[in-house]
Amino acid sequence: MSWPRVIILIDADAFFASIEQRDNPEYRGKPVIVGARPGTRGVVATCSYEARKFGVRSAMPISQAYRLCPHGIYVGHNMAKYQKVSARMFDVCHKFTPLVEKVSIDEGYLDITPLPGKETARSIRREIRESLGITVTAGVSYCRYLAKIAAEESKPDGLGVIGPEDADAFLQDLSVSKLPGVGPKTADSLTREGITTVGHLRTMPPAWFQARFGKTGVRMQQLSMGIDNTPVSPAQRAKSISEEVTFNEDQDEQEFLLAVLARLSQDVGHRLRTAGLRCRTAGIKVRYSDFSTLTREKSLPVPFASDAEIFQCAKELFQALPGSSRPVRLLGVGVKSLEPSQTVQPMLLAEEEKPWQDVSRVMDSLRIKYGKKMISLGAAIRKKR
DNA sequence: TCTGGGGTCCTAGGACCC
DNA sequence: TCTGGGGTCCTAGGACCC
Repeated sequence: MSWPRVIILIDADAFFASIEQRDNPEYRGKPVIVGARPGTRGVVATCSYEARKFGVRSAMPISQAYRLCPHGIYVGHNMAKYQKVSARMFDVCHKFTPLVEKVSIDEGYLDITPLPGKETARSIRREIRESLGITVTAGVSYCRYLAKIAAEESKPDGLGVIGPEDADAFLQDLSVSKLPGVGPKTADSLTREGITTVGHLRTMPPAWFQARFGKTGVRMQQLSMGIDNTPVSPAQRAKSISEEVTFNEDQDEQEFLLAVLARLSQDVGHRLRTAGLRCRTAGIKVRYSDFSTLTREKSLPVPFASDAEIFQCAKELFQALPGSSRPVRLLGVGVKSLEPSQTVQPMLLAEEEKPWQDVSRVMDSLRIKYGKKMISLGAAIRKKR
């Protein structure tokens, strides 16, 4: 059987933890947990395979990780460093094809058609290991999701191949929860109908998929049959930008919460402008002590990008919420409906926005030069109690 | 024992328009 | 007595992914 396409998924093994082990020889062979500090409300970002032996996993609350592995080495993350390693990893990928799609800091798809999959993957793995000192696992297949699953089955430091002739047999006993788009809720719902394997799933009639899961169902059926025509498409523009923070203790003081919204608005605004974008919609996210979460958003007729305007929206939305004294666990600010800033004609800008544009521009240059704590909106500054 | 932060996509109802 | 129909925008929430 021929390969319609040759797709490789490259996935770095325990990325952040491996980099820390590479840079700190005393960490090697030991359980390293990268993420929040124990005693905080954070979670594990990544942990070394040594830590996984104790049951520690990504996204696990750090308090739970600490209970499972109290003698582990807990380190805060150094994103700037990881970004640099990531960039070099993708540089290696680009030597083999321009069709590289980065899906996260440590993972990307390559369409290397018509090169030989296994040999190419082997070369990429070797080059990354030799030049960066970290290992990656590769999955090779004729479509994206099977390349992904092939890699998952081969971690760590492995190379998995699923050819067109292997797909049917491979999918027969595969758990439905391994299919992309089938998360805990969907898997539960399928299990309640007695469907746990892809082999069983694909005996269901097309109308059932559509009726049961809508658009997602149609995709699910395709995947169950080994069909995935999603192309590997390099660099797409961001559709939203957001920042959020979880407090170590719930907060109910309005002045403090508004100051946090101002700070988040500035951080979002700064990212928006440095990306050369404007937005038409700004919103907030509020999570209360009981973990219930609200989102509110607001669209304006004219695109905007200043910190002050983003904050103005955030503040209005926040103050319009019911139950203003409920203790808050998390606050977030985000923007969407993004467009390049040069497409907006200056004449269309509201008169009152122009001064804010200048203020934002000056603030951005100061922040780039001296760091983000250098300057901020008055509303973001609050005296320590 | 609790549950981060940054995203994407889908759904669904109401407004509004032709 | 019966209340169109389709398209798009806006908003809120939820599932999912890394």
